[in-house]
Amino acid sequence: MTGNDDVPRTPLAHRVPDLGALELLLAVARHGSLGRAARDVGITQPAASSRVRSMERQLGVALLDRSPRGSRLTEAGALVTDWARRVVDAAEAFDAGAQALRDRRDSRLRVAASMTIAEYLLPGWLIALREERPDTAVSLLAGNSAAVARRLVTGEADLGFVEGLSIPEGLDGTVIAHDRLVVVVAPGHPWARRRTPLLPGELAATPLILREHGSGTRQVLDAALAVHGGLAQPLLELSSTTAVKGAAESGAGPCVLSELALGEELSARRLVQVPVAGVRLRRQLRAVWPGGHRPTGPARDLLSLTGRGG
Amino acid sequence: MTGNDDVPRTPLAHRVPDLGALELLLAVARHGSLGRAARDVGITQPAASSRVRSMERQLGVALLDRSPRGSRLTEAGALVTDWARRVVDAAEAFDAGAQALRDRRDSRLRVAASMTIAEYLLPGWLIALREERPDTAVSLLAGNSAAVARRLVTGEADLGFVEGLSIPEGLDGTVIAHDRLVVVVAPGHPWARRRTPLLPGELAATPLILREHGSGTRQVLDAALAVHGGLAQPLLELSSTTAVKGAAESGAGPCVLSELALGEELSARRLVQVPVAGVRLRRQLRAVWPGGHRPTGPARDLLSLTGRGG
DNA sequence: ATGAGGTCATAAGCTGACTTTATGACCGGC
DNA sequence: GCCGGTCATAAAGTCAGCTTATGACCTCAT
Repeated sequence: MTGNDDVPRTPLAHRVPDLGALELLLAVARHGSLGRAARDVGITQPAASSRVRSMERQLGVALLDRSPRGSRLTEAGALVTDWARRVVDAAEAFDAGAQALRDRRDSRLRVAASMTIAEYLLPGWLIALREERPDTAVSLLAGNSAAVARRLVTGEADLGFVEGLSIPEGLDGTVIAHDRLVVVVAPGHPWARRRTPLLPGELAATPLILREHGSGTRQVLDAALAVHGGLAQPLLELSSTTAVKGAAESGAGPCVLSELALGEELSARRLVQVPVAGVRLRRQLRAVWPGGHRPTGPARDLLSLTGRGG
Repeated sequence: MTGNDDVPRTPLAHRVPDLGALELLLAVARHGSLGRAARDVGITQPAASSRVRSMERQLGVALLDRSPRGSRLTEAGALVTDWARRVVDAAEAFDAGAQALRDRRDSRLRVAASMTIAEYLLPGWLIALREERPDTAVSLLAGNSAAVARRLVTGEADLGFVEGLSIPEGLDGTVIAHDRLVVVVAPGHPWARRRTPLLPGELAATPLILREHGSGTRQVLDAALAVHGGLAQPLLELSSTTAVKGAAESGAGPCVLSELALGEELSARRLVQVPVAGVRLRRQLRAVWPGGHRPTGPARDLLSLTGRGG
């Protein structure tokens, strides 16, 4: 339905070393020695030696210059290591998010966040928080703005994050970041080659791939284009940000998404941004808390990590 | 030396499911059924069932609502799936890069690129290229601008990518993107809270963490600050972008880096951008090729994926 | 030069995770 | 009521990776 059945898709996991191996490689790069790296990741030196060797066999490239004085990365090894770091970083974000999810019930800091923020920003913040306060257990509840507000009011959560134009009733808050909505298309789409910005009327008149009604993204877009004739009938209405990206990438048509959700797709040119003139597609990202008192303790720590409110 | 010995670092790989499991989870999300997902990733249905089950045990969270009509993601499952997607995306970039590296000798499209581009942009482009032209074998050589130019002139490479102010002698080229240098500090640094932009003089007078002399990043910075008194004595001179980031994150001081290298660190607030006034810290990213004739064949395909030069 | 301390590689045996095949239980539609 | 789909369970085989034990090599200091 979304045209998302993808490529032939050969088994990726067989061509990429597992996380343990990638971590080991990073450790070798850090320490300059297989043995020290092995100790760092908690295995023995022969295990590390063997593991790196199979990685080299798998990739078909020499990664290390072994010498009796230690091991240094080859030129290819340096590149591979950097790609490995990105995988490990993503895995760390995964872990941080999962940890929060796991400790849902018995934790000390309970965060409620909108889906977009929970997906794209929170895991990174949680990694940072864990470095500063390793003993803080964080739980995470995801939902729309109304759900976040309700959970704060009822005391089910200590701190919330929402996108949107205003602060929900009964809460205090502060703007922590801005988020732009951008129009993107697949590289093959005619709009990808445009030099002149899209006009609001043009955008409004074009059928787009959108999140379903009620999503924060769509509300902002609706409001911004109301004066230009309102949105055209959508091309597709999908239920998740990722589904929208997938449809757009496979060439179904243009879509409008938060730039937060588009980092990798844009730099990898899987999607291309289309300039737009004369419409303000910014929205605020806010931290919110129960009215009256500023957050304290772990909630304040997390807040300060997001850039505001130390 | 760089303060990069990091956290206690418990074994990450034991807390994050392996790539195969994550891929399986994505397949389940796509197909709505364990059995179909199993076929998709090339294993049997019981294996898939068991694997998802251990993932749920490992994470301590139910991921799937199983029913006789299929399996759908739980709310937690949806979040986990999105984090998983980022890991798998990173793994795909890893694979694409590695593939190119592996086919170095016998491939048809030979690309030479500067380190920064090879690290942060090329793997994504290669993924896109493989989708359009699955049979194109790509090889990748990384080096500095001079090395890229030499390889193009001698016919060792078909297409090159360089950062920098001008096109190397004997080559033609086109600007494919711009890249800004940004000043970043750890969240705890005083500059992280600045409201007023940094003045050029201030920046020039402050000891910074820098790449070693000769790096493209440093050249641009040198040139831009020459009129404001030139760079102060560096705080640290490190040999890789990642080392610079690591030092800055651990609070050693401010550093200046390409925004390409900072995507995740900025959104995760592990590093914070400091506004700067009155200095132009942009540089061009160029595709280059041997003088005279525009690239053809796979080289042109890749070029068009980067946004210019269809 | 000779021994100490560092490096990495190899060999052998063990463990455990993941797989497949073969079932069974459950639900919904015809 | 039976068929086609779903997922779960059980038993048995395979294989990758681990550990322990050892050896070879280089460098430095004595």
